[in-house]
Amino acid sequence: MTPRLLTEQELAVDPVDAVRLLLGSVLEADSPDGVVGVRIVEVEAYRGEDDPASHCFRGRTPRNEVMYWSAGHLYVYFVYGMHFCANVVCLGEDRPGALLLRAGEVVSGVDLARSRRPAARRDSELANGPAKLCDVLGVTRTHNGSDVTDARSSVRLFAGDPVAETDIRSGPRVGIAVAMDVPWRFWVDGSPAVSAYRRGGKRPIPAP
DNA sequence: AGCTCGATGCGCT
DNA sequence: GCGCATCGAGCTA
Repeated sequence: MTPRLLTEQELAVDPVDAVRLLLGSVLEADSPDGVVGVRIVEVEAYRGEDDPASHCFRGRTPRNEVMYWSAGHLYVYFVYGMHFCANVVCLGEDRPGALLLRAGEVVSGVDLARSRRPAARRDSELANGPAKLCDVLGVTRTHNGSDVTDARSSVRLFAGDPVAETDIRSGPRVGIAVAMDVPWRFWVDGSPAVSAYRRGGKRPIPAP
């Protein structure tokens, strides 16, 4: 069985519906040093301009431009002055939506991945967070706008064995202070590479 | 195993 | 200016 790329058509759906396609899929990235592949085990849905947690909530800007492109493009953004996070664009067009790739298991190029993340004490910690995932793959701002459905692209997304519905769990998104009522973080139950869940909001609000 | 904090760039008010 | 879709070191147990 030869791996096949996911298609724009498959991804051009509501991000919540695309979760079952993304969980279990394999993102592969080339570099001069070699190839690393990661099996996605955790994602978060961001649902366009109606979602207060989405980068598109206040409309189109140079930064979120790629989220308005067609499905299958990679939206990479820079956070906290030192990290990158990657999203796969869904829907596209007038209703920008995306799935943030939050965690995965390294399935190829493990040695290269280890060299890129020496802090990881176990292989399951190589990509157990959105910025770590970008680190092991070598994904940076230069990959913003890449088409992961194109075999010629340096970053490609392959269909994986479907994860059983009963193995998909959901909960509130991480690091978000709004829309806590929607459980749009999804993960593969039992994967050791699911990111650490940080409970409780931020620090307690000081009394007036 | 859990929390706190600092590092650091940049998009937006 | 403020506040992040974060990570890792350093601490308390």
